[in-house]
Amino acid sequence: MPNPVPDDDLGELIVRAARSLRGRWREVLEPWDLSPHQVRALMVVGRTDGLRLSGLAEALRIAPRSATEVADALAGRDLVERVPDPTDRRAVLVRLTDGGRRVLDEVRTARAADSRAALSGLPAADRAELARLLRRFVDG
Amino acid sequence: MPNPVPDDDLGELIVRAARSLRGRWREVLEPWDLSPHQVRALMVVGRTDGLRLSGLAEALRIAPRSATEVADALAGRDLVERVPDPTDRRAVLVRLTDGGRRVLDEVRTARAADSRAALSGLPAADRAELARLLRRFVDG
DNA sequence: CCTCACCGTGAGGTAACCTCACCAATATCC
DNA sequence: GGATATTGGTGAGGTTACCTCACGGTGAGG
Repeated sequence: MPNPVPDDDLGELIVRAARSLRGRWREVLEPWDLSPHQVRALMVVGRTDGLRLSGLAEALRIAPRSATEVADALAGRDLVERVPDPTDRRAVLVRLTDGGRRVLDEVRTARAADSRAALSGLPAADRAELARLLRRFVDG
Repeated sequence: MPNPVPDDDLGELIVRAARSLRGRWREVLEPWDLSPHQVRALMVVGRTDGLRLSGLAEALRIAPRSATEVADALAGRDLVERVPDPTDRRAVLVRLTDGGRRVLDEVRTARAADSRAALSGLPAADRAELARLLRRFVDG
């Protein structure tokens, strides 16, 4: 707790805020026994239902070989399934199972609730302003 | 790049912004061949010159055993040195070497410059507001 | 059809964590 | 003033999430 915040580095502040959130999320996810990164992978898969392994790798910014392992882990728990790509017999599509979709919904809800709790110290107007500024940064 | 930002989750935005910065920093640090985490360790050691291994572990939120390895890696590159704690012969203090302090200064400067560049798309007033809001969040 | 690029995966490696067991040094209690 | 418990660091060995390299099957252009 004696962790003085540097005065001048806005980037440091952003990273610090994210670290605090990530720590909380790790706990929030415990009931599902999922890592933050697995949830991120589930969200990617859920976003564009039916995604190539190579597309997953690109979205997660990992090597194609590593996407195989991520898919293995998720498939081993019946959260996603591999289906052949009808347009290219080399490729494999990864797609949420029904269970995977259900888990993703639960987790997303729980995480959003926790975000709200973590940020509840800020007045609503400040939260909106924060969102506006951050959105401009990440989009721009 | 087709990575639609979810509309409602401010936490997600914060994490996304931090991810973008972290990615940049990893590149910025390449000339020194340091990982973001090593830099963080250097900053902790530099903040309270002369820190026990156990204190380092606590500050980095890792197991005590792992702090030994972090210190090993940094000491192996002559960025920090171990000195006996004069007040407790069990304990070991980790302290920046002269070279370590120089490297830390360089890295801090380079990283701050990169933060500024990354955030230069935002008007100065918005940056100030962002800093104010984030500081309130991380401090509160 | 022949070459060349691309898809996923087996094999094997690394970095950064972890737990458990241990020894030396200190603190505590009778 | 010991016996006992606790604390500080580290060796040994394991896990996780990445990586590169090599390979066989498939598709696409000359």
